[in-house]
Amino acid sequence: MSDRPDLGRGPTLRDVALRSGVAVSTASRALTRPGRVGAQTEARVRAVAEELGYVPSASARALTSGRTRTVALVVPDTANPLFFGMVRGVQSRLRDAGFVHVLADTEESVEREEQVMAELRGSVDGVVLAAPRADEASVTAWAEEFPVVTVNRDVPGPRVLIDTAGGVVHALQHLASLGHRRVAYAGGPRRSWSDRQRREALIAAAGGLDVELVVTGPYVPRREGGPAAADATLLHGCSAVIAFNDLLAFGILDRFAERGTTVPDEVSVVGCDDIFGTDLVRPGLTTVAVPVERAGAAAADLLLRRLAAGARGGARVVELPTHLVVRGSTGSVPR
Amino acid sequence: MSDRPDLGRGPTLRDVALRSGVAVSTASRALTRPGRVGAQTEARVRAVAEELGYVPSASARALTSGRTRTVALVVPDTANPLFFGMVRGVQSRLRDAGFVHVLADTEESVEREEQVMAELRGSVDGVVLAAPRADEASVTAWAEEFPVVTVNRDVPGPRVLIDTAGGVVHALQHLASLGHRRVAYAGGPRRSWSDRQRREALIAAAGGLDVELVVTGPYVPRREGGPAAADATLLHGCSAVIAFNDLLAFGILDRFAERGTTVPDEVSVVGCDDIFGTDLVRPGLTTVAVPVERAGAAAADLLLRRLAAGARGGARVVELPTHLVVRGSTGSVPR
DNA sequence: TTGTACGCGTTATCAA
DNA sequence: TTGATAACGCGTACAA
Repeated sequence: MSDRPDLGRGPTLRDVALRSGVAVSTASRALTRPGRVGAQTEARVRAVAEELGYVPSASARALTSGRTRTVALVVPDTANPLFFGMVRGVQSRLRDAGFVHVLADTEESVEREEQVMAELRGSVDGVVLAAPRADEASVTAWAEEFPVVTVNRDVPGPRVLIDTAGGVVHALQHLASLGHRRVAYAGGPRRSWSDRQRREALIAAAGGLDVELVVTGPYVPRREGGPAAADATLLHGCSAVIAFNDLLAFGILDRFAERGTTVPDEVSVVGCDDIFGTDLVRPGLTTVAVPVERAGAAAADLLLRRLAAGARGGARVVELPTHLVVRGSTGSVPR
Repeated sequence: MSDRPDLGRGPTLRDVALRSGVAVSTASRALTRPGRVGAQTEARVRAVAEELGYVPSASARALTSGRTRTVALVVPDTANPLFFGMVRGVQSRLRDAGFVHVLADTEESVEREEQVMAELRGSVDGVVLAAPRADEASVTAWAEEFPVVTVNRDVPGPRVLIDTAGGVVHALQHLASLGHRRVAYAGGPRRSWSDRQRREALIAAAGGLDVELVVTGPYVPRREGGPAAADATLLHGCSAVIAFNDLLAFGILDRFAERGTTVPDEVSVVGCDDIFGTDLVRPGLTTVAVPVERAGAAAADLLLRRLAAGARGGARVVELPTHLVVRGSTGSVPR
């Protein structure tokens, strides 16, 4: 039935103008600037647009305005439930502001990250860059070239930082108060800023708490990394382990169950992030709750502000606190 | 330091051409059609482009080519882990084909869905529409206007269908073989095609298996919906319940644990989807495994093929099988 | 092989 | 209030 070759995506403003008997400029105004045009002209144009099923071309708009009203969210691993909360946070804010968002996965690879950032520069107004793995120099360079807000990476420019360092210290205090004197930290990716923060904070805090901290790893921050971390914990004679993240902690719990090592009676386990599933396991996982959705929303806000203000948005920093969620996986030291 | 007002996004092709001492068209060819230009000219242009950090404008490209190289994935609820896998499946295929993808959440609302689809028409080449909630008429209309591939909705046009109906029947057979004679189906959203498929398949199969099927619900397909479903199961004297999805099943397990009703000794529970977490709960959740990532990939393939072939892509249908994963939440009928 | 000129759909500027 | 016209950045006929 349709005589157009399908890919010519619908009627254009010109069609609407023609059919309304007005000029394209008038049609444009009627649709985008209510009030700047004769009342009945506007009504007619709107009616025709509706009738024709007119949808403005985002590309053409972007071309004239210089802005695409699109921002990208770049994460290291879309399979990690941690980032889904972030996606939601970013999305909700963006949607309210009339923006679209694209999602990019860098697969924990620095090369992919650089490639993705380069491509994005030509197609979006800005980027929320979560837990970047690239050099500080690269990240800084990107941020100078176009609007970038980082999450969980302390580089110059607007950024959202989550104080998981403080959170894991609370976890360590919690363990110390339960009598643990030898605690393992099962580390995550070496390129992860978060990992370094957590590790260093734990090392610094251990002395004052009269706790010996044993750093193990790095482990892949997924469930598959857990078994090795569990075994290393026992090998080093630790009575508790703090895992880089919850996925790793799940794997640790798997391995302990498999070995017949009971949690928390024989060993305590603490995770980090409080992702989906922490209250599904038995015992429930004690973990450092990270407000990812808020972080995503905050990052989106920062980016939107930056876009509205041009380069003069300043380099605002939002710091979000964490809190320890105590469930069943931690208990008194075995004796 | 930078003297440009920040939002003029980088150098244009014109800048590259000027600095290379060639015409824009030549620069264009040098960068997009390797070989169609003098070898050293090409080298020079490429070098200059590199030096300037030139990135082509996606908007301008889209305007001339008519294609944005962007497709959208529209899902009812981004918080549902079920869709995580689908996102990954879609994304991996799209990335390989050089496409970008945007994610849209319709929040289980028909209105949002219609709004989103209308907006998308002007900004993407096509859409993967997962589990649409709108009328068949609306979905059909969209599919006629621009390339749409649906997942889990049996409407005309290219589509991916997952045979969860077959899966839940297997689950029912499994329960029947364990001696269950009265089984509840805790239903999902009334507008969900999947729900209807599952419900009707179960009703049809129950007779032949000598099982009485009690349909309860609808419940919100999230963990919060579970408690009511659990109570209804017991109220109706059923010894087993098949939940519309795993999230609902998790909530059902919560409630049974709270009531002190042991699973599977007193009551068996079956979920659907096999999302993240089904092997985290204890006992592990017996569930119908849905190949979401494959579904996403298949949908992306269908869409890419459609885009490559114009309207003549035909309405290919991909049907994906499911399988029953038996874990600890199902057992013999109590006596 | 390379350059010129036009068009894609929209918004902004300037006249009328 | 409305209309004509010039951009925006790129691809691509067509001409040289």
